[in-house]
Amino acid sequence: LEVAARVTIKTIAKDLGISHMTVSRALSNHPNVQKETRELVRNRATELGYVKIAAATAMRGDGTKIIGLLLPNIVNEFYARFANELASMCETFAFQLIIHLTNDDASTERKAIQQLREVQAKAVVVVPTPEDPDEDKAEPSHLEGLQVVQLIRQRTMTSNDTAILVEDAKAISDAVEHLHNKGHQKIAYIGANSNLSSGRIRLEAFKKGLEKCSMSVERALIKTAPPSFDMGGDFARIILSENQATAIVCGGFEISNGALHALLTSGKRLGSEFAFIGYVDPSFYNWIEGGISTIKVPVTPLAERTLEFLRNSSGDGNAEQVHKFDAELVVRAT
Amino acid sequence: LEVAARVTIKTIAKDLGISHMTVSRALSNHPNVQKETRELVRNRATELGYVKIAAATAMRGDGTKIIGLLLPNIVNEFYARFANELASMCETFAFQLIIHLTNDDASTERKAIQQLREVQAKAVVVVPTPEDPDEDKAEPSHLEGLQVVQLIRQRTMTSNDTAILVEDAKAISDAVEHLHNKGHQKIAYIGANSNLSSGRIRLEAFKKGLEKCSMSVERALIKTAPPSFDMGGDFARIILSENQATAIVCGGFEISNGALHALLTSGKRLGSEFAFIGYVDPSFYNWIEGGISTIKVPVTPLAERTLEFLRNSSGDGNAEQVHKFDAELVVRAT
DNA sequence: ATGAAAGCGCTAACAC
DNA sequence: GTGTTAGCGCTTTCAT
Repeated sequence: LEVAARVTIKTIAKDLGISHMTVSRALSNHPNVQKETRELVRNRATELGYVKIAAATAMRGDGTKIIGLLLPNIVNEFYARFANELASMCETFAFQLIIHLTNDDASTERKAIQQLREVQAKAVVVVPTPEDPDEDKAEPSHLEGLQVVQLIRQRTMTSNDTAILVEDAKAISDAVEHLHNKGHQKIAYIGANSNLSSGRIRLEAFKKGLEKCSMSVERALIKTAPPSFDMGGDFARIILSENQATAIVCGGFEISNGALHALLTSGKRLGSEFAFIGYVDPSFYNWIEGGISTIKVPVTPLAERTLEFLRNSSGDGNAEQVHKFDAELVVRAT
Repeated sequence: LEVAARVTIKTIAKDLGISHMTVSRALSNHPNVQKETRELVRNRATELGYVKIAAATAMRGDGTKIIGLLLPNIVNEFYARFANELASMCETFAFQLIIHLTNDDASTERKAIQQLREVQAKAVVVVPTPEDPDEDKAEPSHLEGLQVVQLIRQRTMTSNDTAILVEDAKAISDAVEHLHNKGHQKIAYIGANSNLSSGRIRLEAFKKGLEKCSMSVERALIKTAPPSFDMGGDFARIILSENQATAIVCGGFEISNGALHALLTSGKRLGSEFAFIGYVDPSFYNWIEGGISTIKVPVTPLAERTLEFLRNSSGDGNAEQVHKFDAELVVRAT
């Protein structure tokens, strides 16, 4: 059992009795190579199973094709769909997508970014972790010199970082108006607390919706906390038990699923007895209970804009930019 | 606006007036360094924002921490959950997980593997694409010398490749028995065709289930084709319209969702009028229609076994191994 | 059109 | 305990 040594351009060069430079040129389609030589080299290369070591070119400063993607998780259908679209596009451009799950933990995020710098990632797409108010913010995870796109949430990271955000204020406000028009007087809201920029914005939008309908803001109907499936379910059950609200609007993915689960298992009949408006549009929302109304977030445009950034991320002179894409209220049975 | 040159161990060495080797040793915790020197170096390194270029060590033959993961897609909740678990574990061991989506296309798979070899991935976890009977199988995508784990499906790829599979034959057969016991005489099956090893196995299991109940195999009740959401829905509708079967068993993820969707929108009431047994256990199956019965695939053990392989994949002397994990019939309302 | 030399950042193997 | 050298695989630069 003999271990075959790695096949490099020098191996091929020796094998063919020529200089390794000629091999290099032949393989990278440099014009200055005899046509026959080129053929010869290419054939021998595939025969020998030659693989061009990316590390070598990376070390010379030619960069990599590696893109980093930092997400809280990837089971959430929104993140999964975004990752899916982005990864598909990366396939087209021969980018390598390294996915790190931060679990919304700042320290995990830092480590992941560190590793991505070590492999010289071309750019990093990141859903920033929530700001921890207790944290020593003097250490902004040294990431100067990295191309960064912030997704969904925004936080000061680099001097100039691009952000790709969802503009959901109007859709949330629309949701409230819609419920009001259907006769609901007590509308509850479950959302993220103010540690998340998105949490603050969505709550404001909810209040603005109430205002538009000349409804008063009742603190008892507004539930905020760090977002999670369980938190959504807990609050939904509390709202049901308090028996005041006749409708719930959700301001977060996990929250929406948690609340929906609680409602489905509560015995209440969605639509007729109790109104529900979810967040993001998982495919099954359209199948069940005659269709779950929801605030739909545009995944494809987000992914496309992200890719566009990645393709242009060679020149690092991108000025700070913020791109927003509109969410949309989708009214269905509930 | 000046561009800071890259900080390397030599930068630090010059800065401190010492040899770059001492810096290297200090940073990699080599014992032969004065304690004070080590401190000095470490401090200066963080001050300067030093990043250890992974490409350099990789080129020396020290390997990488890169793991490749090839999946058909990542929106399917089974794949998403597997990726999520594996990625989480990778975070713990500082592995870098590169995800490639093959979309079940052989050529995409080949390109992805090629790229992973270029970055010298430590190992590759792959859900093999279906075998294309038309394809020239003389080109088994040269991947000798790569550590490969095959997931879910099995195909001859390397001389010795480990496979981590789901043993679902018993669960499928159980599903048939269960339906039979509940009085169903005409049980339909929708599954992948024989291009997929898993497709063949599952169909056999279905037939074995019928046999156990002394029911005859009726070709009209068995629908197979390349698996997809639409295919599942189409066949489900056909089965309903033919009006023979009183129950459906699904043998595939996408298929299950497609068929379920078709059923939910058909007006049939699941459970009472028509029995349905899905495949894989997406979280929402438990919420709706009083609970969708399903064949549950054990994600966590699969991921854990995979990680175990990855951790041991330094020594390449792993003999060919096949690990199987049992799927389980979960009986709920439908 | 082809070849030789140098160097990217790092560490094992030697000096000292 | 510290420094010097060499070399991983590749391409840019400068000969020829």
